[in-house]
Amino acid sequence: MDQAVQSPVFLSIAAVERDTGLSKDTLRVWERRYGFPVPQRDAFGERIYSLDQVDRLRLIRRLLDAGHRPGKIIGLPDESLRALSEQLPSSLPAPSEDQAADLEMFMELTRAHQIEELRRQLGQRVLRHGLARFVTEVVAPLIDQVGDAWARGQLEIYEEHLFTESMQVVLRNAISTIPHPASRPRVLLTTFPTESHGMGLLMVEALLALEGCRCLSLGVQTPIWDIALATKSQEIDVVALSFSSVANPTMVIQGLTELRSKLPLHVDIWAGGRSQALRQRRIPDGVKVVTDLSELGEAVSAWRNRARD
Amino acid sequence: MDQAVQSPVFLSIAAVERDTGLSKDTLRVWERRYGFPVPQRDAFGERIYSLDQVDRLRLIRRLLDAGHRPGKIIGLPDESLRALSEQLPSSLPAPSEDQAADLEMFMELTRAHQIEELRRQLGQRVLRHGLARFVTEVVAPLIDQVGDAWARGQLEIYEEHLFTESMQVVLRNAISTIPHPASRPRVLLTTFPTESHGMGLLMVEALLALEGCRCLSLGVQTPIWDIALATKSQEIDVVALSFSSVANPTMVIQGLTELRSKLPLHVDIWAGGRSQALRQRRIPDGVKVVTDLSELGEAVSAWRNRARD
DNA sequence: TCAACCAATTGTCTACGACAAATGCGGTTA
DNA sequence: TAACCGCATTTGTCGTAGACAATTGGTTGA
Repeated sequence: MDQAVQSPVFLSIAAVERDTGLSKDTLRVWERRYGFPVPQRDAFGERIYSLDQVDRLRLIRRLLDAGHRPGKIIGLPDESLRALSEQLPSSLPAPSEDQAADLEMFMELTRAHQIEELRRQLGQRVLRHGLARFVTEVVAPLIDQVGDAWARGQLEIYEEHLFTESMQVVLRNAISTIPHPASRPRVLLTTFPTESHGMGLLMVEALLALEGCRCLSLGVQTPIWDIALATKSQEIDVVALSFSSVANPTMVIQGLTELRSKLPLHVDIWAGGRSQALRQRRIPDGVKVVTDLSELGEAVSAWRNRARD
Repeated sequence: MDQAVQSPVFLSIAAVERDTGLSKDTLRVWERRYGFPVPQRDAFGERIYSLDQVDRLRLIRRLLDAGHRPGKIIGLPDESLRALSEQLPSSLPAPSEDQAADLEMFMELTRAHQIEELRRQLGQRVLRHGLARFVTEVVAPLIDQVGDAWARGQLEIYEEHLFTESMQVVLRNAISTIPHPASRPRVLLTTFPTESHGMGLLMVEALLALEGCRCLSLGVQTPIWDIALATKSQEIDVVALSFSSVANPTMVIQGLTELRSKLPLHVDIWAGGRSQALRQRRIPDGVKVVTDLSELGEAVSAWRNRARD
């Protein structure tokens, strides 16, 4: 990248916040406590961070999301960090052998930027296996793998974007072919205001629509108060929320508590996604955590059984 | 909303930042300077904001986005604020009479939450008028109107979400029916990391695809560095960026400058959207501002003429 | 009429102390 | 051995207030 030299090699604290997702407060307090990152200062005495520091911060961020703790890892030398990221828990249920080869092919297409071909192949898989199996056996594992690859520095952010965009197109197309069921439960799909990842919603929408649920998606980033309003006006039975691994755990729990208190008790709240908060923390009463997409079917059945009484 | 009383009627400063988009720093400095908002304090001495204050902040935020200045309006009584929001510049080119009636119908469907019917009618318009006219004469004005209605408090946020989601579905469906052109320019579509609104990208993608351009969308929120990487690896001719009215003007200009310095000169940058920054500020050299969707066609022709030399 | 200047406005940055909430460790009990 | 409780440590966010760059709006001068 020859043109990099002529442009600012240093980023302001605001730019680092936007690129790493670490708040300015956090960046300053880390500097004070752990001695990293210690940025240079510009002519006005303001912090300027090098690209190396930002890269390191991104890596640290990923390790934190995976469950590591700041005090333990921030001081570590670069190699140790990289080593840790190699052996990330991954937590992914190991795919079967033939499936793995399949997934690898999609990853290859992404890395090679064969977007056309990627979409064609994905579309083909939908037709071959059906949408439900496509979602659980292709989309979900692929998303995890792409996230992993990015964390290990094997994939650029824009490559992840290309992949995500393609997947969205394929999924949305598939969803729009499902005949519109009128059946209950009526499910409202959305994310909290700080969560901007929407793939989870699409996967859930696909599976629920196939189960015959009437789905209504608000897209991402709906204020909690508005989730409550929408629930009332649309006579919603279940509010389904998605949380990515970057979600701030405190916000997740706070938000769920707040939402629960604003909704009538007969409205279910289902929370899913890769956020650590859903696994480790105390979930407020009246919130169902859907750990895996495969549980969605049971959840719907359970709801319908209860509704019949 | 009977269940509101039993839940926290006060919001923390973090929650207010989340719900209004005003940074904690800004909230504190406004309190110091203008005497609003002065929140109560909880048992720990931390700020807690009332729902009324948050509503007022949201309204102020909208007026700021429309070009008003904090010092002038923050002190104003509620009625004056509301009056101002009624006569928002609107800046929308007045639609023709028959068109206006048409738009009003869509707004009505949105307000009445007739989502099904809304999508059906929108889909019909696409077929009747063709995609290009649909985008310029229906989508664009509707988006503006919905934004306006929200600013005036005539539409809830979740209603805007419902509308946006429906529109996206219709647009994406329409786009996917366009045969994939192989022709140049190759256009990369995306937004900066702080911009999460993607409707603009869809409108542009539709129009450019119809013009026979090869479009590649990265979705929203791509780091600037990655836009540059993608441009190189995908042999992009034009980078098209969209900026909503909520975009921070300083960030817009900074980002455009940074991106321009990272891209080879033969790559065009086209910037569009409702952001004030694109109208009022000094745009860096080598960045083309596309004020209106109708200019896109000319822009493409101009590019092709230049490319032929 | 337009450019250049100056003054006022405004958001963001600085510093570091404080502390609640979350985590993990050690010890005790079933 | 496993499950529990309570205490110490860790960690992110909030508090204070001063400073100043960047932008805006109005005024002066050519």
